[in-house]
Amino acid sequence: MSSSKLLKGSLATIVLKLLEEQEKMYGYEITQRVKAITAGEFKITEGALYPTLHKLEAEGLLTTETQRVDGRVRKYYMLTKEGNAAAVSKVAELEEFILSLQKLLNPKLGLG
Amino acid sequence: MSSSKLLKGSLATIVLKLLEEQEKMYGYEITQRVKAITAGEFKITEGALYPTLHKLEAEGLLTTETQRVDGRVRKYYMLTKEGNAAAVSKVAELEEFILSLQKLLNPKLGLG
DNA sequence: TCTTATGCATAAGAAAATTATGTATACTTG
DNA sequence: CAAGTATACATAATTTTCTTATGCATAAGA
Repeated sequence: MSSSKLLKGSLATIVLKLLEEQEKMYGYEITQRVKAITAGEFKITEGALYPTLHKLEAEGLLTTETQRVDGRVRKYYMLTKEGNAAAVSKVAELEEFILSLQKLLNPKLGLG
Repeated sequence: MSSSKLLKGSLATIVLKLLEEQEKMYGYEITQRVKAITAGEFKITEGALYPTLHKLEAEGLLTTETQRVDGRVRKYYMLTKEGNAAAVSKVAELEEFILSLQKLLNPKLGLG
């Protein structure tokens, strides 16, 4: 997430969410999808993405499947059962976070 | 911001925003205000807040004024002119970021 | 042929937290 | 009156999560 330099900590959640939408994705595809959805606002760097994918895999939230396409290797990632549960809870957590953030940024919403 | 462990990078913006709403605030007051506004969701730790305040001051975005109240010292922080400009731009940046994040989390909003 | 795109990966460093600790005063409660 | 909680600031060690840089490799386009 290079362009905005903001909000470290949301990348894993974004990855899980994308894999909830689409069963199988590979790293490069994720970077392009995010760029497309956010109209170029988020540019996920490889140095951030790959370690995140590896970590999620190590935690048992993702499994992988390697394919050779056009002479190039693609490593597809899929949610495990626990990964699916994690996706749901992490997305909910992030949405709650956004709501709290908006209360701070828009005080007219009032307390509580 | 201990409770949610999410989204590092928003603290400075939150501080600037609060000081835009209220001219003068001291550290402890900021922690309590944030807790109140977010209904306890965000708990700003001192280890995060004080270094952030010192950094913003070093950058010329805040000035300070120390007062003794009830035998205790309070260090009030205020926006400088540049701090005011920074508050505006940083809040706008964070709001844009949230919009992009929402596009990712709610794909029904569509691309672009 | 050289650049850009595709595709994965890791290492060094920076940024921004968490956690732990320290100091000090005031208030409350048993 | 002793102990715990609240108020108030500060810093150090560590961890997390990025950025930046680098490396390897294949394919497509200029």
